[in-house]
Amino acid sequence: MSHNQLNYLEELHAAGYRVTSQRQAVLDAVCAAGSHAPIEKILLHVSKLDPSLNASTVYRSLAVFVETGLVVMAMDQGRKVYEIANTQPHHHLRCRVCGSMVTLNAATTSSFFEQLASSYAYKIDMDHLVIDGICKSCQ
Amino acid sequence: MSHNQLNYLEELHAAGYRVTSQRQAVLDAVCAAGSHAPIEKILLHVSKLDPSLNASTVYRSLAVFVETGLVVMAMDQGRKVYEIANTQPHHHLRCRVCGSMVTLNAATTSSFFEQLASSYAYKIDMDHLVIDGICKSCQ
DNA sequence: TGCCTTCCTGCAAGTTTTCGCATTAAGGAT
DNA sequence: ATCCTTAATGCGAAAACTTGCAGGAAGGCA
Repeated sequence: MSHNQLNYLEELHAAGYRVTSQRQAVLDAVCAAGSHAPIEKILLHVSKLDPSLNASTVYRSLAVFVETGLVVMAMDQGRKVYEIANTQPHHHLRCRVCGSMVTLNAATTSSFFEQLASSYAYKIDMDHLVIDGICKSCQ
Repeated sequence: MSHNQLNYLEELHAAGYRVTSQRQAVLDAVCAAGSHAPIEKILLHVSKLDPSLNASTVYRSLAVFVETGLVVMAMDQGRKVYEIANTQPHHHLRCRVCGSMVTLNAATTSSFFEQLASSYAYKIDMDHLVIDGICKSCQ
């Protein structure tokens, strides 16, 4: 979950966005909030780092980070969750009943994506898929 | 998009929910709104059917329908979209650039899901997946 | 360093979605 | 058909999220 902050901020800058103290704080908060963090968790961490930082700025910063690919947004049970973009995309199985999550083997998903890419002439660009199901113990 | 209303309402009842005129109107509106309908489209159709129907009732009805499986909710670009549950689940490829959507061949996805099911002892229960990518003409 | 342009932020207002509570009505039982 | 229990609705308020705008700061350039 930690991030090389300089590198990330350079990417921001390279994408034509300004590097501000607020954006740095939001990015730190996303890191601190861990994986699959819903907005309220991020807001909580932000307010620790800088209580004067306005919530609308947090929403706008997240939109910028998702736009530039620094942060990945996924949907978990109808809720948006955020996390720092890893070098490797990763995907999950989530149990509808108990909510537990399993991280999928990369080979399985990438062969599926490759198949889609060749069948449909699509360049698949999916960082973080959550597939619903029912786990063994809940079945 | 049409639905056998009686059948659907029986299912509601069987699940322990009451069948009300408001819920019938919301279900009709979901049908009328077509596939991948965002909430505002559903609200629009609802208000045509019954202008006095409160928006909070629409939200609550949709939650009940999703809960009972009468309606499928999916995420499209961070927005919730709804549609009447078909007998067959179906999945899409969506182009990040132009927004066009392709419906995936069922065989491709089901073999992927079967593989996941056997590898992880999960019962996959996914009605409506949207996979992002970039289509041929936008690449 | 200091200026200048333009983007970003905070604030306040607006919109969307959720929630609590009193009233109404569904549907089972008599 | 009527009563009774309790879930569902509508309303108002609150929470969550977005947007417009004026002031402030980032960062390019001299």
